[in-house]
Amino acid sequence: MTRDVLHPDLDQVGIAAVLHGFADPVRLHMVRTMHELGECQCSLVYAGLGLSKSNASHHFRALRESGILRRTQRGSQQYAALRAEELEDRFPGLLASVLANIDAAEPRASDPRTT
Amino acid sequence: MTRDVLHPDLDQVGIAAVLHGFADPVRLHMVRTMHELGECQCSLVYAGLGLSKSNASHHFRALRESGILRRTQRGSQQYAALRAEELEDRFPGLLASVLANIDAAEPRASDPRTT
DNA sequence: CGATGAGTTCGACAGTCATTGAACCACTGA
DNA sequence: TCAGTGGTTCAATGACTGTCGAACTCATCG
Repeated sequence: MTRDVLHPDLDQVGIAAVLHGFADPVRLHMVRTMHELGECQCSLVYAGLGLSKSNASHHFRALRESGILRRTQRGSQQYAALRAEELEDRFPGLLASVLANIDAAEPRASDPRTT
Repeated sequence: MTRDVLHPDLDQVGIAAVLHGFADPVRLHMVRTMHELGECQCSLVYAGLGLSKSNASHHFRALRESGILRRTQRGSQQYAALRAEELEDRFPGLLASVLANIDAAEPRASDPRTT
């Protein structure tokens, strides 16, 4: 299609692959950011996380290829958005529980302010 | 404690680590098996999956160190059990959604026999 | 004691992954 | 047309991972 950017059919993606997509702190941050912002420009995501462009591109691809997000080109920029509904359809509850728990992501339970 | 088998406090485990623990087809199989069997002897798990002992031991350790299961020694055998309640406590919904979707694990949607 | 069964550990090997920096490409705006 | 911006690709590197087989530990049973 547009270039070689392929967005796999979620039916072709196993849960192991999706979990692998999520199983990285950087990508979890990206996921959270995109969940908060909705569809947004890629640079917004990685600029806010202090990622190098190439590294960000790498992780965007990982997320895309594991079916977690969709990229679209608008004008000269790339936009990215979680494939939330499709994921919910294929793996019910998974994205929700990941999103719900990202905030508990870091081993910070010794933090007393967790009220 | 017993040997150097450490079972991390789940509060010290980030969601990325847990997701990483789950993000492997072999380990997902093990998780499913243990979910079905409840606490069970390790050999039951890996014998049923055709894993070599050393490989199984490797994955058991991965699961244990990411807080997904607990091992106990009874007599001369090792038993393993999911830390289901603790996980639910720390990452609500996560284990449930993983378990619920393991059956959709393999990219087999194009399989016509899925009736 | 010796043998057996259950599991762990070790060394090795191949494959994957995250990260970086530089080069590159495509589009926009002057 | 030239410069700048947004993003991708490439090559390289170090780290980690999954798998295997062989050696090892440790408790139990004869």
